[in-house]
Amino acid sequence: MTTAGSESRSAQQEDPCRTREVLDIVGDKWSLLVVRNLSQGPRRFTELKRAIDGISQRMLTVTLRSLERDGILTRTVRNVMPPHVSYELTPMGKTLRQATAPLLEWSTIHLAHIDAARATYDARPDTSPA
Amino acid sequence: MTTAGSESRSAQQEDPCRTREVLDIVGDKWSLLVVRNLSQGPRRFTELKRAIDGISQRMLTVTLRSLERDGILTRTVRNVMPPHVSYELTPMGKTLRQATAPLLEWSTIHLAHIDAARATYDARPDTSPA
DNA sequence: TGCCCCGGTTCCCTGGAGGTAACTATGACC
DNA sequence: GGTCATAGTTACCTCCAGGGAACCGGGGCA
Repeated sequence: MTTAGSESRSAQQEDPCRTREVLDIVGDKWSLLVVRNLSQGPRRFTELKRAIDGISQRMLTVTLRSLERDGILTRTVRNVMPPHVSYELTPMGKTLRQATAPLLEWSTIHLAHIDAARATYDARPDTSPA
Repeated sequence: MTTAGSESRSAQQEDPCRTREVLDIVGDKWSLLVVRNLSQGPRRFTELKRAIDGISQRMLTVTLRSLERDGILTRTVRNVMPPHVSYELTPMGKTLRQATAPLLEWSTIHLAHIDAARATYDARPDTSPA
């Protein structure tokens, strides 16, 4: 189960850096988008490039290489012309996808609230306590 | 429910940027550490600074302000001397904590595997296809 | 009288994440 | 023989997240 009960109050002492390491893996600008796009099956380079709005060729390559190196996805080259390279989540990549789902769902639910909170915060003049 | 079944294959079309926005909120270097440290109750500035290894005064302030602005935590100043400022997760902050739990748990489980994958990747000479 | 503590603020600086654009190989197509 | 598509690579540049260190204000306290 992925219910959030398995970590006791000693968790913060035990692995203070794990939080950081997972961000090193998927905390960059494009990784989660790529993982998300691969969650429905293999995709080719150009498919991903078209699906992920705004990503440059270079950053897609960099991101894919990084995820491949981490064992999140596999890169399969078919030696035909024009080149056919397809990317697919590994089993671990799929579990990552599952693990990020609650966070994405959270964002869907709370982003509007966050916008409101920001507006409230920016509107108040309490910045300088007399 | 926080089960990961509510997103269909149309999810990537619907909210392609949500993924990015949630990272804008907690994807930085220290936010998740702060949230994690506040999950067991209110903490004072110096307590957090001591608990989060390596964070500078400036970055703790910046991170706390950002999370406060986003409605993730509250900042409570008691006007005594020496100053007493305590930070506490809002209800939304607690739901965020819950939403990140699976990802942190995932990292705990898979980080060793990732290290292995990296070693394998770095060891292979397939980088230059002749 | 001067130093310490708490919770910051301000200034300066650096590294690296990420963007842009040009270049590549190869076969197919016309 | 020129152009297109695929899947990149390379060089160059910019910007800002984050780090370091100094400074602040006021009560306690020795």
